[in-house]
Amino acid sequence: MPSIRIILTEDHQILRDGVKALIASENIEIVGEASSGAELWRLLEDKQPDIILMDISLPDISGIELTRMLSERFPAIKVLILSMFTDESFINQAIKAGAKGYLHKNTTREEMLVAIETVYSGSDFFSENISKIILKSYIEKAKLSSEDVSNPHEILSKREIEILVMFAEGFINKEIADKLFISIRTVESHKNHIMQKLNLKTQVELVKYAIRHNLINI
Amino acid sequence: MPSIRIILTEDHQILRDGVKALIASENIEIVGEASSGAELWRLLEDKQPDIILMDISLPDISGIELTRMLSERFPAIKVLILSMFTDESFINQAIKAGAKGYLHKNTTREEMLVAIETVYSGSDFFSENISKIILKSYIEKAKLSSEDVSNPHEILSKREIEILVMFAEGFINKEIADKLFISIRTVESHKNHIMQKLNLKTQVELVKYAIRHNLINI
DNA sequence: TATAATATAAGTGATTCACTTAGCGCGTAT
DNA sequence: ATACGCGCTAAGTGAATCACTTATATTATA
Repeated sequence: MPSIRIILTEDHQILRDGVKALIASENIEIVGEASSGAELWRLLEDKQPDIILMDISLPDISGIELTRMLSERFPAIKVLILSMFTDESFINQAIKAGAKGYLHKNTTREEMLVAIETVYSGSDFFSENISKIILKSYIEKAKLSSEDVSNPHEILSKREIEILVMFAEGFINKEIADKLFISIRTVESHKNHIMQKLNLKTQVELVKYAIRHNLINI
Repeated sequence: MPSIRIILTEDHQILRDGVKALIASENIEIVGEASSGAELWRLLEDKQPDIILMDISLPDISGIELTRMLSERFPAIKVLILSMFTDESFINQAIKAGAKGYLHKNTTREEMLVAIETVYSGSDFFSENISKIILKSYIEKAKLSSEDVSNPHEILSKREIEILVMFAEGFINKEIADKLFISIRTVESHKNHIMQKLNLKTQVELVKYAIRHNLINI
């Protein structure tokens, strides 16, 4: 069976050597090393690996931005982030950029091997501590979004909901008025009533309210 | 040390008996059983437990709605959902309603005991399979929101992002102008440029764009 | 039956929208 | 070195909308 071909992208020599020593085996082949985004790009002109082990802090470009570019140019290459950052926003950005996994730098050899094999097989891998961070963020976000316990359907009339939805979908007053065969004034009145009921001050808050309460799909 | 006092809320007698047999011990005391929301509410008039083990499917009211009501009326009582549903939306709703934990009905005695002690101690508990569901949903949502591959930070200037963020947070033009020490006209110009660049037609779309791209927390 | 909520509509002054033009600075390309 | 593009700033203008108020008829609800 062919070995898994990996390029390390990490600007510290000592770390590259460490990782190399840890994971090189008959199953895993380190086919290249890059200490910057530019260097990685040059390497990829010749050969594409199965997996890129990617640091986030690089001298010339963020590893996340690099991941985004890779996802476009070389979608077959799997990016496994190996970072000292554990902020949820980094993890989130990495996923968005197309990373297939995220490891903290205090990971173990065993976990790294599992991660490599997991992403090689096509699945996502997020280590246990990273998963916990994601979970925590998910729960916090859910709790936050429930701080406003109000149910729009209890507070607002059908007509008001109808108009709020159309407004939040992007229709302007005139369009709403035409579609509902009522006057622009009436549309304005409804919106004012809604804002009074919900104690909202701006149209922007109105849109966000509609989104928070799943009245529209964003 | 005092035992943990629990009320079971579950409409199937056989399940209640099973759970009771499984978890009753010197540390855990089942102080009541309810087969419906109404019954639970009557029980709570007399005594409040530390934890309510709550099914979602109840004859008169959803366990989630019941959880929401409990969070308001008896915020000290911890609700631990015990459900056969594993849909992410149920889990999400449960968290929003104030549940401190979520267990699938195929959980083990050991896991249930850990869950009970965890929520009793004040932390949240989500079993491994539930956590996996949350994780999967988180990753999918992150990936989805990146389908619109346009990256605002690539398209918009720093100043434009700054103004877009403030606008989407709910500040009106005047406030943005004052905070940034620029003219209202300039704020308007920036917003117009942004809308041109992003091919957006209304302010509502602008707000939604900011939300979709995580420029603001909704 | 009285009271509240709903749906409709309009007046008004302030504000914003949407579009256009324009000066200045900075970096890059020819 | 000059030209060009881009970012930040600013203003003019007519239309649209905001935010606030008042008003009427109808429908629920207590």
